[in-house]
Amino acid sequence: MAAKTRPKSEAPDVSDRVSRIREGVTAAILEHRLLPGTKLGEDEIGEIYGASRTLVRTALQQLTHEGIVNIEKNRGAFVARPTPADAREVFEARRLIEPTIVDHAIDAVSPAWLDRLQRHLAEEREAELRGDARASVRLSGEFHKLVAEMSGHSIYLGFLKELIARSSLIILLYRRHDTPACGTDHHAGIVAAIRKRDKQAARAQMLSHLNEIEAELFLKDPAAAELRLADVLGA
Amino acid sequence: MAAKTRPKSEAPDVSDRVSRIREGVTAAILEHRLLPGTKLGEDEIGEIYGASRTLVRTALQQLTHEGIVNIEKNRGAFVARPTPADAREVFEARRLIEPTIVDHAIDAVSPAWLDRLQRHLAEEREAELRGDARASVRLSGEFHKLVAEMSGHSIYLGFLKELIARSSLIILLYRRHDTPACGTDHHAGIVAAIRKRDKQAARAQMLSHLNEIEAELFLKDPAAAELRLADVLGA
DNA sequence: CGGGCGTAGATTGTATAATCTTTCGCCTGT
DNA sequence: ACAGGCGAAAGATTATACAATCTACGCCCG
Repeated sequence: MAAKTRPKSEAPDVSDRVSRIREGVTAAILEHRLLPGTKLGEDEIGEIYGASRTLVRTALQQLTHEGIVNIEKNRGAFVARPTPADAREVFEARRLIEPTIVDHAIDAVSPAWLDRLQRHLAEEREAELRGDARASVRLSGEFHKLVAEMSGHSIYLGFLKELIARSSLIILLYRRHDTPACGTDHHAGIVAAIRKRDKQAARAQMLSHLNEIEAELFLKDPAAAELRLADVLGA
Repeated sequence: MAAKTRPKSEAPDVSDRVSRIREGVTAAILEHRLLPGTKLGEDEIGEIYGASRTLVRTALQQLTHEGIVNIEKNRGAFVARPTPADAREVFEARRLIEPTIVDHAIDAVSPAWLDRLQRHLAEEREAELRGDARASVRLSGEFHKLVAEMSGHSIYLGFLKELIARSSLIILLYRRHDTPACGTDHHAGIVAAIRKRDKQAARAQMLSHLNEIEAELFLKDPAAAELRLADVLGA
């Protein structure tokens, strides 16, 4: 009865219709094509992907768990609008988790992984060079996910995926436009530390990288007026 | 039209049918009435709760995200069976996150919270006294969630909820039976440190508490033989 | 008599239909 | 003219029906 034991290797999404929807919407949100607060109608999305509302609903519920979509009862799904407080929480969590992740990544370092990291850096640089901001944001997040995969800790990886998704949204919302070129260099430095298996340096660079990203944000409520109003009325 | 603006305080579940199912199944799993590997048929559950498969399916998908249910495509949902490797990951994550959570909890300390903690300790002692192992496991987990709520960090709280659910399952699976009475005392010590606003002590006690819980586990694959076999055949 | 193939039953995955909630326009009464 | 309420339409929630897939039992063949 051995037959074909489904290989344990997860094929979690490929050719899975729910995942196609999820990834499409995620990409649209993280690449700033869908602004925070945008309504995500079920049949609207369903029509785009040629799927019924059942599948769309499943996808949206998953995105809710990732923190980039809010579902309001009887009102529908909307692109999440993280508050500055949310942003601070997200970055604090990243400062806690990611140095540890780099540590583990260094324990798992191998030529194959180093090559993969190197290729990723090249991709990032290329996107930066051609001024593709959307790809830059996406690749920047994927770098951190790559390191988490490398660490081999599935729990941390899961947490980080959520934090990265939220971060991308936050950066798009709150980034100041007066900042200079950003931090592909940071990523290169981190990879260099990983290559040297220097945990101290890797942790430190990861931490300062995160601090710098957060420092580039303007975390005062942008629509402070209306948000306050909502809070006040709610309380 | 103010009417009843739903207070932002999450009432995520009450009187929500999906949540009733989710919590019922969760309780059954965490109280060891449903053993790991048990099949969770959709019709079966739906009949119990008088709900259609649509709602059951939603609940099961949420439980998948919490890590206590696995859904295998075209085969159905099963109570998760965490491996020893999973267990080590979960406890490592808890050792990383929970000391930080206690820190923040101390920043948020107030008479109301201290009272709440104290009442919880009383509940735990009472369950312990009457030998109600199921309630003990549940309340023990809820203590940690309570501290996380106190910290006010919704991200950490979300992560911890997942870690606690998995932990409960892990403890039920791997706990050695030759251990003496367990750690309500630890919880009391942590509360005492919180009351004194002594972050150093609180972090240290939380850490040793977690270490002690993990030390009470027997993390060698119990069905090592069959699992190895499966891995080998899969690879 | 043992093993493999095929069909039947059961269970999940997906789509569609029915029900209910909310919202927004319009109408009426003051 | 404006406030308030009624009603219809849009959309979300839930249920049900249909299709696809897996499991298991039994029959046939070696």
